[in-house]
Amino acid sequence: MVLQNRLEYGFNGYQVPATPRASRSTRRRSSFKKKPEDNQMCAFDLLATVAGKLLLEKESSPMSSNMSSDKDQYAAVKHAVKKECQGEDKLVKAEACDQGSCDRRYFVSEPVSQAPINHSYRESPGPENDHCRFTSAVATSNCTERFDTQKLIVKDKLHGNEKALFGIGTDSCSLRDPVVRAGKLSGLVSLDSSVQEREEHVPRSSFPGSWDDVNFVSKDDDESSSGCTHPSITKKLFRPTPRLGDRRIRKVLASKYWKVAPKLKDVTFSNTNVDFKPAYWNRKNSYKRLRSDRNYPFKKRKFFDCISVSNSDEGISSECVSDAPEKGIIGDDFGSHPKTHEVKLRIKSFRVPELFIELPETATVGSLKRTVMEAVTAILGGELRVGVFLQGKKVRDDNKTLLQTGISQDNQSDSLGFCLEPNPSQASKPLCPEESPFLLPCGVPQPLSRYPPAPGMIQQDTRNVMPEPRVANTGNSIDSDHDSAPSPTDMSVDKSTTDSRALVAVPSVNVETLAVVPVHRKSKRSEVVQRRIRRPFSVAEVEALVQAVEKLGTGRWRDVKLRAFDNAKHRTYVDLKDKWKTLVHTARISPQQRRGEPVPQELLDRVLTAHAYWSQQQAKQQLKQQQQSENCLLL
DNA sequence: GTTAGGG
DNA sequence: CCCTAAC
Repeated sequence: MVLQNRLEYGFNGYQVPATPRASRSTRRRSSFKKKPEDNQMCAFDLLATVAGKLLLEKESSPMSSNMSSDKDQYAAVKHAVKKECQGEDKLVKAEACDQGSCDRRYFVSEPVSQAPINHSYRESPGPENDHCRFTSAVATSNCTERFDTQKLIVKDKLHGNEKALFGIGTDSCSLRDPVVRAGKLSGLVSLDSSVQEREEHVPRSSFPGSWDDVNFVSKDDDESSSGCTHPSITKKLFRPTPRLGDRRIRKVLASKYWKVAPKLKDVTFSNTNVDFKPAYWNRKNSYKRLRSDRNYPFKKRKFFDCISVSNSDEGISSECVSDAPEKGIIGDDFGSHPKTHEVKLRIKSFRVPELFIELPETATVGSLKRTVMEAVTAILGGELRVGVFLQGKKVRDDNKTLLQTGISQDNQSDSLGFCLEPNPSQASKPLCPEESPFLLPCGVPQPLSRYPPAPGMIQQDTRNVMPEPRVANTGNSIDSDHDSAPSPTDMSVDKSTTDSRALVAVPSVNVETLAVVPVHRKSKRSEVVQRRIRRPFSVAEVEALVQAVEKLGTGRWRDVKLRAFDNAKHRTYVDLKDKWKTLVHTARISPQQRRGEPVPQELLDRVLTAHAYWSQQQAKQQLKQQQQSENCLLL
């Protein structure tokens, strides 16, 4: 039989299945699991702790409860920070605003020799800026060794010193920041109760860079554009903790952190649909609960579902924005002008929404690349629309001409910007409460829950564009060593480093968007975030698959994988099995019904033959077993 | 962890 | 490609 088949199909012959998988466990298998991360106390935790203690003190001590003056508050904060820093003297600075005594920011820091630490935080306020809305704590990287500074360090190009800024604010923007929600910051936050009423305005300064990357005129280079055109802006790294304690563990889809309109009312996130836990939600409890719950992978779709975005804008199709946009963007219906001029837009790059990725320190660079790629492709592959900003304001009326909006007159400035946004049609689907294991228990008070979280607003100032990912497929080489997925080599990540901490600490690389959130608990869900991108099988892959199945038969997909696709990390044995399924189906249908890259008929024939053969074998095997069992029963 | 099959 | 049951 074997020989016959060899003659018939021109391959090495079928392999009678051996006793299946005797030493399966000893075989090498590709693993994408990430190891859990050590518990590390980060600045956030310190600040949260301080805040919590402050709150406690405030509640328990009558003295503290009368802590009405700024001085008292300041002293309390300072004291708490010092305590937390184990006696080390940290620089605690309070800045009160002019508007009212209610708003105050606290900086927790340690003097950095090269440069002043705090002022950058307030740099370049801009005309519309309203710093006084902040009640925040900021810590520089050196504040304490317990800070997870390595992961959050950001190069401050402007000053040449490294610093990590942890901002925990309660301004209208950061109130939506999960940091505020997830952390026990109520102490600090509660210092300013009035701020809770503010949620309608986001100071433009919170997004000083969001429209910077797309300009009318090309810039000399990225460096100059990011560093010099707005020298007053300092990169800040707001710890992008998702609202859920556990959810910050996972790789966060950037869709949650779109840089979007500066006006919050334009992007309202329906709180009731989102599984946010209150700021003080007990982490342990939540973890337990989440662990015990049956947690389905938090898929991209569901992710979007969680965020109810009510955006009145009609979607601007991305086709409208291209390198040769004259065709569609000419303002030609503005009658008062005798002659209309062509407006030429050069969009150097779109700002890819901020990405937050987590990897254990032990993760390889390759896995980082894959993770980044997954995140990027998830974004780019998702439903996107383009948002247009002019002078920091979102241009909402799609029917206005460029002339009317002033875009055409303003083409020498940086005031025009584009951004990518999630498509409301995708994002507005309400989430059924049953679908979310994260929904708050009904009885749990949610002091902050009325602030619509605005994930897109979290991004404060990422001036540097994330390097455009190479979406170009490198082909479906079965032997591709590093995953045939497009490799984000533009990340310029130091390949010699396998420590993921270094990846975010590399100052020369604009990877602050890759902030690695310190992880305390990882759930399984954290691994699977989005649907994998579709990667059609190439003919070569099909060939390899067919060959392997001819040899090994159906039903030994793991072996098929190891045999023919061992180096194609993106092809799981389930993929191969599925592909075989579709191949069989494809072979059975008429060629007219087939879609995609045509598979040579010869291969399809082999598929059918092999499938028939192995089906027969399976049947025979079953028959044998049946007979054997019957014999056993008879005896 | 693999396999099989429905979605 | 995802999900899940069954092993």
